[in-house]
Amino acid sequence: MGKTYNPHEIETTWQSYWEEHKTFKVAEDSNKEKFYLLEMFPYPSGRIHMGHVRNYTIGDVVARYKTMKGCNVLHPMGWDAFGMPAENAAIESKTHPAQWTYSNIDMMKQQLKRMGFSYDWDREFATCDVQYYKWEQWLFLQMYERGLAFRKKSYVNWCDSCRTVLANEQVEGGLCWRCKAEVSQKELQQWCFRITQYADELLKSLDTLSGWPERVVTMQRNWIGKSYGTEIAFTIEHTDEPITVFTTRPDTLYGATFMSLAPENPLALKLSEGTEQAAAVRAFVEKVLKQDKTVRCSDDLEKEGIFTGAYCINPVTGYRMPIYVANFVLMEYGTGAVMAVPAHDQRDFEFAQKYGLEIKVVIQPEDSDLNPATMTAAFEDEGRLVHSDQFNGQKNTDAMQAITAFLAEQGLGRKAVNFRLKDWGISRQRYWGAPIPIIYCEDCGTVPVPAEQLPVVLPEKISLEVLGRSPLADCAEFVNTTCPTCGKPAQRETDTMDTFVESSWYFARYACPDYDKGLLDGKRVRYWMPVDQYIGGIEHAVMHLLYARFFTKVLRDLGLVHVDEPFTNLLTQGMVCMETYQCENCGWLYPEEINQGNCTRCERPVQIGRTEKMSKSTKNVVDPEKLIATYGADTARLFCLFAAPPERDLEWSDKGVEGSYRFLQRVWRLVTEHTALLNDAAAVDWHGVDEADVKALRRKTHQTIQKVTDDIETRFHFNTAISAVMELVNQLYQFDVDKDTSPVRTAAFREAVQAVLLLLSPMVPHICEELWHQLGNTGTVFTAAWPVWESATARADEIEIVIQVNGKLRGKIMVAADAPEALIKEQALTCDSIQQWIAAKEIIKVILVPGKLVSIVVK
RNA sequence: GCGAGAGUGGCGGAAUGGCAGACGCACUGGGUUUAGGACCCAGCGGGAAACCGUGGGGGUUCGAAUCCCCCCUCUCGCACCA
Repeated sequence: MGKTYNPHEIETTWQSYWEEHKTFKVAEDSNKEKFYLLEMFPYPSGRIHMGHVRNYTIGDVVARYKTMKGCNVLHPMGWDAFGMPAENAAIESKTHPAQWTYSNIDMMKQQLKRMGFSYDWDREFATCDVQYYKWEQWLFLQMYERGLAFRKKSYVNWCDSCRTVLANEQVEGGLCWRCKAEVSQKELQQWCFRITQYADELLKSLDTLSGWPERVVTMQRNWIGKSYGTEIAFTIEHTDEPITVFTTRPDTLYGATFMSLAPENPLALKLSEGTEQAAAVRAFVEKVLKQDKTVRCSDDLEKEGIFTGAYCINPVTGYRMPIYVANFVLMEYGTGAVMAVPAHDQRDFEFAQKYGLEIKVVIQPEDSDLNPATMTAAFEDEGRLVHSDQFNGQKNTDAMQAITAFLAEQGLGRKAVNFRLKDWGISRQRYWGAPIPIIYCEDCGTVPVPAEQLPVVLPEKISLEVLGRSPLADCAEFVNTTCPTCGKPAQRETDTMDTFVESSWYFARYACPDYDKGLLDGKRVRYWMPVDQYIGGIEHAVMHLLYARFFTKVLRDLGLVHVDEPFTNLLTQGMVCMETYQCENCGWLYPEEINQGNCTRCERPVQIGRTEKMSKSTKNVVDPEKLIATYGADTARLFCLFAAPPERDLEWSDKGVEGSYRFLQRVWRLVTEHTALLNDAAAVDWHGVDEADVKALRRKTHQTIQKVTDDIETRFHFNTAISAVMELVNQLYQFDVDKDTSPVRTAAFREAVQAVLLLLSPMVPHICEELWHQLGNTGTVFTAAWPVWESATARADEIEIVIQVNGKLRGKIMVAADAPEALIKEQALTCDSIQQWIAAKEIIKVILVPGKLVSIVVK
């Protein structure tokens, strides 16, 4: 009898072994196929949560599997360490963000090590390390030189709770992505990255990302939002100044009867200046700008506007179009001005009705006749042009081209594309981030910090009392400097960079984290990049994943990387959730304790709670620490892999965890109760072995190897891989290994047990490592070769063939695996169990699906 | 509103044109045990049966959870995009 399964002892033993032997350290090796596996690095919030456990377990399985398959696997880990939680926590607990961050890193690193992940810890870095952000500042300067980093004043998203600016990608439904507070618009000077310069390429090369989930590609495509249309200039009456609009419907130009401006459009105030409208327009604009994004963009917000007092002229009809300011016009899309065609745009229609503006039909449907006086809604479908001079009678889809061409000829407009994507505002008015390396000099203006003066180090002594400006602004030693150009006193930029900047290039830095001569070591980067498999949450579909793609293209154009795209394959794993049920009598229940809405214990109806994402904000959180303390890391890993396929949400179940633990004990006993016998097993010649149960076991072993390999390699379906191994283990329990002392019997048993350990080792490495060694193997299971299946052994001699009559299952026969088609058909037709179904009937067709079934069609 | 994905036992989930419900959880019975737990074995969609069953309805096919059309529900993303 072997000793009992003690996960803690085994796990700490092997974790120390791996650490001492630097088992997971990698270096470039041109003789091996490289494989770069990366999971999205964590923010050091304090402790790891179940989402981390799941994400990193999935990654670890792939890393270990690829290593066993002979690849040179890069599997690094680090910390996305700048950011506001550190600053907020520091203010609250009167510590320093750096101290808070680094102590969290220590804590979480211990937790990750306790999970037994196969990271090359020698490559670890935190993005708040000076050596890291120094190169980021250097990159900023390169981008500044090329016009990719620039400063501009504009309306930006402002989160009053975080007291900082947010990029468009960081506003979710009008709320701050981080704190869920309402976002308002504020006019600010800030630094931007010209991501729009790469808009076309970012869109086009989405097509090359065949290893990405379609969902993410679509989200990015929509986010970039390229639309084709026409730019048209309308001259403002009594001036030479034009208002330019972007429209995707140039075919409706003859029906444009007024102009709508976004409240943010500077023309709004300018045009009304000096008119009797001025005060009213100003009041309206102020009212709209004060509204937060949720209110302003809500569905049921009434369309409102105000006349500016000015007119512009429709270039093709000469119509005198009143210029309005309208609350539904967006400054950030197109030009912030819209030509309004009430007959053919529902919003304009409603607006025109409200303010008594003319509705002019210029497109008629084929089957009816629109009358502006009786229309109840805009007509937005296809039709033929009317009231449109030489374009009358054309199909509107053709007229789009024709009118655009006409405008171009007359110098009144041109073909244009418009992107929804906006430049990335990166200034953040907070302390805990990478300083922007810019100096402002009264004489020389904006001066970049010379590269040799980098890094611009964050000052340590700082007051973090935040008042809507960067705390750095109140730190005299930081702000006051001398101009690098003229040497006179000058001031530093005090905003810091968005933390998404750090995560936009960290993946490349892992190739050469120690490199001190530049941002990246070309040689090593060339070996490791791109990331072959990236794994992380879907929540980064347009933020991080878009920025990282942008940076990769910038780095490429700077000659620093050789790839166009950073991540060849992307796996987006689902969230960890917990469904909550409550019985008034028995308290909290698990899903398996409920039968048709009733509590299985007391039969009373239960209250069903929401399925909630496990996060700090909900109370029903499972702490991985406790899970490990109770069952060990292997059980935690196994449960995460077994309960659901990776891309789906994982529903937590305490009972499911127990089941995982039970399976590991079952594996443990299988080996430890037969150690002596297993160690006696010798290599045998399998030729001529014909004991049925031995053959069956070997068949199952090889079938399992094939199934598990396929599930991991092509689909990441670890749940079905595990269930396949469970089946093999069940069969091993049924196998009577002590029936006789035949060497073939023990050899088949050992072969199967070894397969179990090898196949499970990427998923539950500790227990497999321990048992692997108890079987007398040396070295680590991590570097043992992945087992190979023999198709001849996996193939059955006899197979079951299902017989269908008119599509219904009517019988089954056993046939030799290599039986000829005609014989199988004949056996099917003569088989007793189906006679009653085919007798006295005309057989029309007999279909054979090799290895599966015979389908008989009768009449 | 637009786009994407999903809907299968009491529960998590298998099966992607070929035996629906693998594997696990829960449950039931048996074995073992002084007893309980643990463990081992068996059963486990509905129905007495014929049969009926993969959100609902239609279609293609010898054969549909799987493919096509319509509808319903849920989740996610975008959303006054001119």
